[in-house]
Amino acid sequence: MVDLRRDELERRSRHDPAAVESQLFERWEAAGLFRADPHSGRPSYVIALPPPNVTGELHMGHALNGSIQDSLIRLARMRGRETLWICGTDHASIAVHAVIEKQLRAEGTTRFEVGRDAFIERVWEWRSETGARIIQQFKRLGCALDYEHERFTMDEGYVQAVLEMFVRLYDKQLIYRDNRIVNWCPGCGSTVSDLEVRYEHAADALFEVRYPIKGSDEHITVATVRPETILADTAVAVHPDDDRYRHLVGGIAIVPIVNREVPIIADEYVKMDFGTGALKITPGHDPNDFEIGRRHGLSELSVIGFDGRMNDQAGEFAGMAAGEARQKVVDRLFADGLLRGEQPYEHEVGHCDRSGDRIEPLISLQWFMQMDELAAAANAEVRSGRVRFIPTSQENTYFHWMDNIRSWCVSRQLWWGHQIPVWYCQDGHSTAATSAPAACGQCGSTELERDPDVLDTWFSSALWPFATLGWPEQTDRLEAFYPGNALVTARDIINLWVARMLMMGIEFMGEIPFTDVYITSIIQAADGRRMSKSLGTGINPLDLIERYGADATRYGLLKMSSTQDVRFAEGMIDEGAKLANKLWNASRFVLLQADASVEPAAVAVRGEDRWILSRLEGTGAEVLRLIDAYDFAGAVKLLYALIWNDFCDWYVEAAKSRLYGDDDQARRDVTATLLWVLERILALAHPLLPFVTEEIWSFMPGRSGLLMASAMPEWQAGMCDPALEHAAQNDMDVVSAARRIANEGQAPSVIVTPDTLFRMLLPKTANVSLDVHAPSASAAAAAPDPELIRGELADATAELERARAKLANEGFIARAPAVLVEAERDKVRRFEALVADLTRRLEQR
RNA sequence: GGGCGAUUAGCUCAGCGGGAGAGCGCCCGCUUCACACGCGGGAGGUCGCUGGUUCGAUCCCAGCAUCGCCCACCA
Repeated sequence: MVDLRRDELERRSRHDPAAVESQLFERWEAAGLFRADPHSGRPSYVIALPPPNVTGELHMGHALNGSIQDSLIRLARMRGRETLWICGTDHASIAVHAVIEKQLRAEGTTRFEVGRDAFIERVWEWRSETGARIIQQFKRLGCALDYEHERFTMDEGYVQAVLEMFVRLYDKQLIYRDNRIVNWCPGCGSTVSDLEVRYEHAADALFEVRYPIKGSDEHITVATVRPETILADTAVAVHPDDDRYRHLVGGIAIVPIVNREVPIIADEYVKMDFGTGALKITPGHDPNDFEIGRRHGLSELSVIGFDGRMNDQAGEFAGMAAGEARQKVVDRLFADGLLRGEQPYEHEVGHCDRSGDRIEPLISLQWFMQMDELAAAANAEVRSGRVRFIPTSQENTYFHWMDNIRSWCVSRQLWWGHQIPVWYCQDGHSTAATSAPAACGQCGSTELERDPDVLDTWFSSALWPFATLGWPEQTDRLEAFYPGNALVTARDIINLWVARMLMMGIEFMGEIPFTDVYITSIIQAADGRRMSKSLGTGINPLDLIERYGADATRYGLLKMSSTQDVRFAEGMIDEGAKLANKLWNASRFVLLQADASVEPAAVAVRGEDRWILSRLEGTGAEVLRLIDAYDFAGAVKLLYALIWNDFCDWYVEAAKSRLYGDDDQARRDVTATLLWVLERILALAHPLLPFVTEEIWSFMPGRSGLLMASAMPEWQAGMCDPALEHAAQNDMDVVSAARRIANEGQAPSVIVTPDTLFRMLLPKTANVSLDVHAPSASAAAAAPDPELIRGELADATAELERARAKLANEGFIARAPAVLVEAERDKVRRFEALVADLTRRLEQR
């Protein structure tokens, strides 16, 4: 059995992720390691996965999030926490709705033709396919999610939670219905929230239009980019301090074309230095004008309908698209001699984030949520530091939004989503309830009709951290796993999602849902553009996993996640693949050297042993510190240096002289240390590179069980470091201590020294030799055949020459840790002795 | 308009007060018994620009330029 595994090790000279990763994942799953036990009594560590939309494939952002969260989760588990990573997907109301509507259009039909029930049924089919695919992709990445409790924001229990939340907020009068101006997307046929409006540059024209003054020959000239809304004007406004117009305030202006008499009002909103200083007020079609209108009690007229076309109120323009009407209105103004000027005007215009259509601000009867009290409570938690953003600078985004928060329009004229739990009777009374009420709460009428609208997707997302645990039921899981610890997401949904989870967590659970909000980088395409499917700049993480392996993909993504925007660099994934292979092969070497009777142990007999142990402990402590500080790029970089440079380049190479030497005890000692170091490296690397480490672990002699379930070792930074020890004993700093050791002429086996320290010590160590691969002295000496001796001698002489060439190269010596240079001196001496011995034997023959 | 961030080797990025670095790419040499996804050697940077602070600045401060992202109700 053991021999079979040796054979396997010898055979597999290359790490092949595709051949092992899926089996390893199955072993973790079979061992139940993704589950969390609410009754274990151990302190918990909980992260809720930002639920991906069931719109399609996993993208690079998900893969990055997944890599980060999985590292945190695995580390927490190894540290003994009861660890839960909440798993699930989001119904993504408007986004999925748009996908299905597009499909229907392609089939030559519409949702209205197929009907609500058939439409919803179709969405569920879509969701069962995509949802499963997305979860499968997380598995390929190695994510230790709690797959058994996968949730969906539209599953039965979740729907109840959403309705419960709505009704409670309704009862507190934080949710109310009102006729207000909203962002209307004609393409979606629905309202969208402020955060779903994207501003795009538009080259329009700014028109100056003369409004006659009643009872006067005067005119007042306003500037507008939307002449078609003139038809809905209900006032003209000027600044109260504007001397040019002061005499007109209180007068009546006559709206062109419709000849409506409207008041001239004074409002401080108007900028005196913009346009003409006079502003036409159209409460029905402009959010600012709406506010001004409400302040002054103006009537609210609408001339543009929900279809984006001019309505019956628009007279001769009725039926035209707004853009078409604009030109016609301008023509008419020109004909009437009321168009005073026109100039090119560039500005930002709101477009729907989903459909790309131009947003039409319209007055509409919608459900709103009062946000200011909720926001104040959430802000207090961030201001006090109980909730912290990493990096801190991202708090600006949060506060900027929260400090200026406005009511949230939560109703959407869509079918896919949580239908608003409000029933209306014939008299228009509203009754909110978590299930269909028998009668109107006010008049007792039994003829009730449910509000057809659904809720904004983010309404349900806001409850994710506790609705997934069973809320509003008081479940064991809710008790054990709320509040959670960290939230990992990108900054584009800080306000859409993070802020709202904080508010709802406080409101419904009385406690913040997490303390750490880690804002990840956003990975751009290699050319610097945004990575998106529509631009064709997206890269499927699954392709990377297939080509490089999951460890490599995770490594690369973590390494890229340093600044807030980073360009995708496939080279970093490749680096990860090479590191995994390097670790595999170094491990293979160590394991194949290992005698079954040798136990891993830190046997610090020589300088290089002390050196590697020190590097290991110091790096281990630092890597964990960096992960705890959410510096994954830094952690991965250090791990790379530890594995490749310290362990493989130096220690394994230095160990060879003992492994291939005559001294049996020395061989056993160094093997024990190699195993010890390897084992600890595997544990350290596991949260970051779970697959390859678990695979190697399965070959460790005398280690049963899974690495994933093993304990993370304690790390003792400073172990085996004479400089540190000296510094501690003599109460001095490390650099001074190291300098003193060197000055005293001792072997400067300085361990955790920075590079500068090595340089400082170089003059004392530059004249020594380096390790070379000496042939076994005993083997050569025992060889009776002169030809064999001649061959060995030739090899040995060549090696010696190479060694001397290296020694002549200062650059090479500068790169070698001083301690290793020093420690290898005697070895080279032995090597020279070997050449002399072989020469003598040859002469004797 | 406001906020955040970036500008360091051909490329992607670390470094952030005294030595300019990594990976990839490039050049030279190696089928050295863990690894050619490797080993050894090497070329290649006035650290965006201008000032300031400092004994000393890629690193701190100010301004400018270019790029990116987020937020934003001047018609």
